[in-house]
Amino acid sequence: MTVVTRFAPSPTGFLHIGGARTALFNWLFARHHGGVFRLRIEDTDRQRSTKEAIDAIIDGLKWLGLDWDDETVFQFARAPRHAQVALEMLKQGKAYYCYTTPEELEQMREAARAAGKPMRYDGRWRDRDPKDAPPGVKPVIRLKAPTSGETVVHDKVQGEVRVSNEQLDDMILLRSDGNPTYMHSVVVDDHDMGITHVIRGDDHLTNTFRQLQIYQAMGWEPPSFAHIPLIHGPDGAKLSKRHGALGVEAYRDMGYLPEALRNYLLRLGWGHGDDEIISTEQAVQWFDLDGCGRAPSRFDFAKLDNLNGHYLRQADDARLVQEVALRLGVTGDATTEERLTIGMPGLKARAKTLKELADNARFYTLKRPLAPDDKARAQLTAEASKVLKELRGVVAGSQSWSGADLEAAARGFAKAKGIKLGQIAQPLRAALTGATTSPPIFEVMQVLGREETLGRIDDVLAGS
RNA sequence: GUCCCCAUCGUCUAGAGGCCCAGGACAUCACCCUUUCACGGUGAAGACACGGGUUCGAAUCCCGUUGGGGACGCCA
Repeated sequence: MTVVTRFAPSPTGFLHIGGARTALFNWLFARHHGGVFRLRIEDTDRQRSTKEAIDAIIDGLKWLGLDWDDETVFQFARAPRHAQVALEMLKQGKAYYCYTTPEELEQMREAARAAGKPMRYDGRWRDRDPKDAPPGVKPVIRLKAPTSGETVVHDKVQGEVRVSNEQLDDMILLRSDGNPTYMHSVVVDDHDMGITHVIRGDDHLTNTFRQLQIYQAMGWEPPSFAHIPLIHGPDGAKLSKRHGALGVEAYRDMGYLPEALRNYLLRLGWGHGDDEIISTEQAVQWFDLDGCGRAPSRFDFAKLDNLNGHYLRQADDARLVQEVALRLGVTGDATTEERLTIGMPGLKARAKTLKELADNARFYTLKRPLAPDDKARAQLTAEASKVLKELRGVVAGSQSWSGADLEAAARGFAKAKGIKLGQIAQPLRAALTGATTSPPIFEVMQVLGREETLGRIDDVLAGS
């Protein structure tokens, strides 16, 4: 049997981090089994669904590198099919019209809460003749759920979970306006789309009982279920769009690499022994539901940063140059891009994110004269200027402008003067980068080139 | 309130009765490397929530307590 999984977000917000992980797990599971991964947009909430959200979700998935198979299914377009199934259940006596008003339901809930009972619909129209229907009330269609026994979910992650049917009430399948409810649409769509494995957030575990009852009523074979624990914020509270969680595009903007986010998300709630750095190819090979944990995990930026730093150092320089140029607004500037290209190895070892990388690379793109920051300015004492001036003389006529030769020259100069290399390097760094930290300074000189280097030194000498 | 789920270092996790006075990673601290900052290397500190069982033996099984989370909509 071919494995078919799906990701079914509702387009009422961006693709948040929890959704991204759910998508990743579904994608990984499908790819691991050589199966099919499908996308279904659950846009039945016409009020809150937006085109922007749909685009954001699709862009987010693409950016993460999660490709899906077949046509994207839009749930709202299938409303007639959902209604058809509800009517079918009605005909078979598995469902019934209910004329209870929202006000009555509210009273029911109040009473239940006061009595310490579970809040549920009392089934007052279950066996009543629709002829008794009050005039002017449009009915909903409710499932005639079993009143005794229990419903059991054989969950691939959570194990066997059971609940007494007395806890469940007759849920609404079709609203009074004829539109299907989420519970109903999901079941019909998963069935029609041939979904074999439903991998989703833990928050749907208790919904599964009710969905199972629909499968039973229709005599359909239910898919396998796997409920993965939710991702929480650093404070332990649920991390979801309703709590202002960030969309994946925010992570992109913060400068995280998709492969780093994928690796991080994979390790949140899933493990493979002591392995931490896991390539996507490796993940496809290893992924299984057994590796999923059952406890919720907290989102930790420090670890994401570390992983991102790893993938940054691993990343192709040309790709990084483009990313940095884009962030610095110097795309297409040949001289600058060349500097970035030569300087990238030294730059990328020092950054955790693309944002940081761009910030650190900025001094390569700046036009003279530089505006040193406060710490750099403090380095540029009168004493330092004297050293710089002498060093300029030593270096200006140098045959080679390679980092190694420049360093050798500087070391020789320091030795002759009886000073430490740092006493030369730091003022030089301040002059050339306008900062107190940077890639190795002789490498910086090489990247900048003779003319620019001497120019930046002269700027400082002229200013003091 | 009712029901459901969960519980190992600060965080992510390994651990599926003896291999564990609990391993790895991130973060933290120290040292090394070093022209700065990083990277890298070495090391330190740091956890089985609590209480009962079961067993020759429990982080691992059972029960309870506590704590956390989730679901209870004509939202998804």
